[in-house]
Amino acid sequence: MTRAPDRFDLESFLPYLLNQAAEATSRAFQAVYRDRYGMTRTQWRVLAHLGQFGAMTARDICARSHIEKTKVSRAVAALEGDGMLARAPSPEDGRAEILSLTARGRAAYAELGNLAQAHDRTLRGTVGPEASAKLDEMLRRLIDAP
Amino acid sequence: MTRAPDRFDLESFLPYLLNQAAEATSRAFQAVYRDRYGMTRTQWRVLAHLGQFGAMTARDICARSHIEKTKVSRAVAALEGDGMLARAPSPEDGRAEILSLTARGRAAYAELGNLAQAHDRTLRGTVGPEASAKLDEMLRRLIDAP
DNA sequence: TTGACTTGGTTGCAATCGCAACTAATTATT
DNA sequence: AATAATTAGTTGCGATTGCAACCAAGTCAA
Repeated sequence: MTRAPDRFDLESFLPYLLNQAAEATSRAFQAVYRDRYGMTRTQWRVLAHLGQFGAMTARDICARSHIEKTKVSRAVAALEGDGMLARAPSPEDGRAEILSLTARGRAAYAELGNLAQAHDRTLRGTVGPEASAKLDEMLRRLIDAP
Repeated sequence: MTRAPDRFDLESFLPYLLNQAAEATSRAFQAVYRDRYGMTRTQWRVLAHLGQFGAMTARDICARSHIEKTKVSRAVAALEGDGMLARAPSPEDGRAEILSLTARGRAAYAELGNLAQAHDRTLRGTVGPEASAKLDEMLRRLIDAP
């Protein structure tokens, strides 16, 4: 049985493993949104947030996704430039803007969402269906840790 | 009980979860090598590889770590500039260079390795000790997947 | 051998990132 | 009300990245 080594072991270092897994699983899908819509990863995520949860402010996206606000800001600008999303002034807060997808943005989300779901299924297939639920839970715990 | 949703769910999208977990777990440790040695993440990884596995060529590091060769090349240059590692011509291949840590590099590795190990232990503590072994296995499977 | 092809490693360049500084609007303090 | 402290979002800039092009050494094939 494998046990924790006495010396530091890079290849069992959790941040390292997670980075590699994240990189490996993201890269395949990256080609999809890059080739079809010229999007960056952050743009795809912002689109997905708005597509899934509906209109919200940039601040909300930051809070939900833990993406840096400058990244969100630039992704929003790019998506707006591509006609994927529109900004509306918030009636309650003069600083904030309500972001929502345009028809074009919704169409992109519909297509990419389906492809993403398919990708997710094959990934979960490689770890096994029961284990995959456990995996989610562990990842969430790490994300929400101190 | 939670089941797979019909519609695409960003927050259960594995690449997304993995990215967040990787980001969250890496960020805390990043402060360590950045503040103490002014290293980037890639530099730290290259150092760790050499520290753990001994002298090898840049090519070997790429193969082992799946880091892009240009990233490795630049990290090696930076580490060399900081006196952390030295290059020696390979006797077998005139193109390749054997990379090895200097005393200073080994000292840095010793310190950072210990701190990394401690960080890893607290991370694994948050997911539970038995689960953490399963986690490793799943991550490795995702990394090595097609 | 000579020339085509591969491979280890570096470099140029455009794009992206992270952080700090900034503007403008809101809230808190007195 | 006036001013200080926060907050939403943007921007400037240096550092990092990714990709393609490149150089030099090694391998292959005729």
